[in-house]
Amino acid sequence: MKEHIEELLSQSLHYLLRDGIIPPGQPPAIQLERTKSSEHGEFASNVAMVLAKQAGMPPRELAAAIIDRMPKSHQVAKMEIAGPGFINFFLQHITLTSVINEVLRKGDQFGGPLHRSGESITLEYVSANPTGPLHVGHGRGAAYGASLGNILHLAGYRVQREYYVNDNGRQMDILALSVWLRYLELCGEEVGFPENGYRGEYIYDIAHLVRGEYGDKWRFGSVEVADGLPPGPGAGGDGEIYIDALIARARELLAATGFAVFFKAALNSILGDIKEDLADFGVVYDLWFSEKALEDSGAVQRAIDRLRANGHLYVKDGATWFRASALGDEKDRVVIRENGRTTYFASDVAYFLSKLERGFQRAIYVLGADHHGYVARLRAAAQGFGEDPDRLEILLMQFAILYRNGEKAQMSTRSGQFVTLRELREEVGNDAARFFYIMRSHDQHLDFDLDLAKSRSNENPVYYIQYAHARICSVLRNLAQMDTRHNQAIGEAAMNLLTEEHELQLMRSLSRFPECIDSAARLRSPHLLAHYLHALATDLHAYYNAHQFLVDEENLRNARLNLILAARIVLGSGLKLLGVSAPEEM
RNA sequence: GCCCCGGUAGCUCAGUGGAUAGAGCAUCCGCCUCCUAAGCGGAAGGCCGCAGGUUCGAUUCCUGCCCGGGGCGCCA
Repeated sequence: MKEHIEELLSQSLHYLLRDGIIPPGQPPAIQLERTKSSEHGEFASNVAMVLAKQAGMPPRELAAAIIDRMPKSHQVAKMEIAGPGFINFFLQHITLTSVINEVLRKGDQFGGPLHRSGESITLEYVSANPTGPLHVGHGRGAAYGASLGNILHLAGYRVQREYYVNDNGRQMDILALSVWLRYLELCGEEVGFPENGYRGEYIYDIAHLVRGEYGDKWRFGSVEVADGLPPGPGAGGDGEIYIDALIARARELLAATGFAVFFKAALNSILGDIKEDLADFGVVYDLWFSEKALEDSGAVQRAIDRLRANGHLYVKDGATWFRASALGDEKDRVVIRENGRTTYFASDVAYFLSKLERGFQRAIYVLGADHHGYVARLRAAAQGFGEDPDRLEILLMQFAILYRNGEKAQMSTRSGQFVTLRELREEVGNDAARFFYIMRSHDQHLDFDLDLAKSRSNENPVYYIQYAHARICSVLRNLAQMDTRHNQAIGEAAMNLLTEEHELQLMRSLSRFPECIDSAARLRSPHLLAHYLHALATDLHAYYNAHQFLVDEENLRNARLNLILAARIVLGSGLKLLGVSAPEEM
C-alpha cells in the first residue's frame, strides 16, 4: 500500500520536472509516513515542504501542483493539503479492508518482504565460552539474536545463525585444569585450588563424571603436583604465572591423553548444557562453529598469510603484529605470540574471513557491550583483507540488571555465585524472559523487573498480548458451541459492513505489520515488534469491549470473524517471531 | 587519559527531520444480567539535561558542556 502511494508521488514529481516547475537535479527521496492521527488520513508526505525552496513557491501551493499531477488511483479516496504543506492521503474503505483478505490468505507469511533484498547474512549471537553455564547476561544476547534472526528471515533476508565455540586456548586449559584439581580433591588429595580457576559447583559434577569412568587412573599425589611450582598469589607470587605453571604440570603428569580426557569431559559437558539451555529457550542455530576446527583446517594460518601478503604485518620482539593502527584501530595487535602460538584475535579474524569466504554478504555480530573494543580491530582486519568493512556489523548489547523487590539482584561471576539463564527461566518462565529481554532497544541498559515478569496480572505486558490472542480463540470456541459456523467467503463479501471506528483502527494496525517487520529488520530492532504487538493487542481489546462479534446477522458476523481471525494470525506470528507462546486459553 | 551507552510524565521506557511529543506502571474517577475484567473508557501528570549551530521546521542531525551507567590502559 505504502509503495503504491510512493509510486503515485514519484509519478507526479516526474511530471513537475517535465513541466519545469521544479528544477532538474536529483529529486529527494520520497518521504511518506504513517499519520499519527486518522484525521490526517492514513499517510502523509512532506515533499512539498522539502521542494518548496527549489521550486521557488510556497509549500501549500506546490502541494496543490503535486496533487494536480497525481495519477488517478482507485485506492485513494482523497488527498488534502494540511498544516504547513503536508499532503494527506485518505484511502478507500475497500483498500483498508483488503488487508484482512491478505492476512487470511498469507497466514504466517504475512509481513513478508516489502523489498526483495535477499541479502545473505550470517548472524552470530551468544558465543559464550564453554567454561560455565550461561548467565542472565548471555540470555539477553540469546533472546535478541534469536528474535532478530526470525525477523530478518521473514523480512526476506537469507540468514544463517552461528555460534562460535571457543574450544581452544588458555581459558579452556584453565577449565581442564580446574576439573582435574577437583578430581584430585575427590580422590582425597589435598591440593590447593587457584583463585583464578573455575570455582563453580558444576566443576565438581564434571570431575565426578571423569572419576566414574576412570576411577583413580589420573590421580597424583599433592606433593608431586605442587613440587617446584612458582609461588602462588597467597605467597606473594603472580596468579597468572602460577596457573600457567599448574597447567604445564598437568600436561606433564597426565600426558596428552590424560589432559585430553579432562579437557573433553569439560567441553562436552558444558557445551552440551549450553546447547540444551538455549534449545529450551527457543534459541536455535544452523551452525556451531568450532575454533579448534578452524585452526586445524589451517584457516588461521591462511588469514594471517593474507594479511601478510597485503603488507599489514611486521615482526617486533619475536612476535608478529598486525598494523591495525594504520586502519583505524587505536593500536597494533599481536597475531602470533613470541612462543609461536596464534592469538585469540588471529582466530577471530580468521573466523570473520571464513564468513566472507562462505559467501555471506554481511556478517552481523551480537556482542556484549564489554566487547566494544572488538569493533575497531575487526573492522581494521576487514580492511586488511581488502574487504569493505561495512560488511561487518557489530551490535553491542548493553547490560541487563535484574531487580527484585525494587532492589538490584546483583550477580558476580567471580565468586561463582551468579544467576544463570536457567534459573531465570525457571523463575519467570520462557515467555516473560524472552519478551522482557527484547522489550528495550539493544543499546539501552535493561532493568529487568523479576517481580513484574512473574506477575500473572494486567501489569505484565506479555500476558496482555497473549490474552488478546486467547480471547479471539475463546470467541471461536463459543462459535463452535452454537449452531452456526464461520463462513469466510460470506465475510469477504461483506467487508463493507466493517465501518466502526474500532474496526478501521484494527485494520490500520494490521496493515502496518509489514512495515513494522521491515523497520525491525533494517534497524535490527526486535523491540519495535514488541511495541507493535502491544498496540495491536490494545486495538483488539478495545474492539472486543465495544462490540459483539457473534451477532445474529450473518454477514456482519462473518465479516467480524474474518477481521479478528486476521488479528489472531498476526498476534500469533508476531509472538512466534519473538519466541513467545500464543496460548489458546488463559 | 581514551572509548561506548544513556539523560523524554513520579517510575520504567517508545519515538533516528514534521502537525497537539506517546505507552505501561503508579495516582484519581467510572464500566461485568453481555463472546474470559489477565479487559475497557476517562482524568491528571512534560523548559524532551544545558548552551550554541545546521534547517522552512530539531526531542531527532552537528559541536561544546553538565550529570549518570559501563568498558579499556598491550589479556582474550
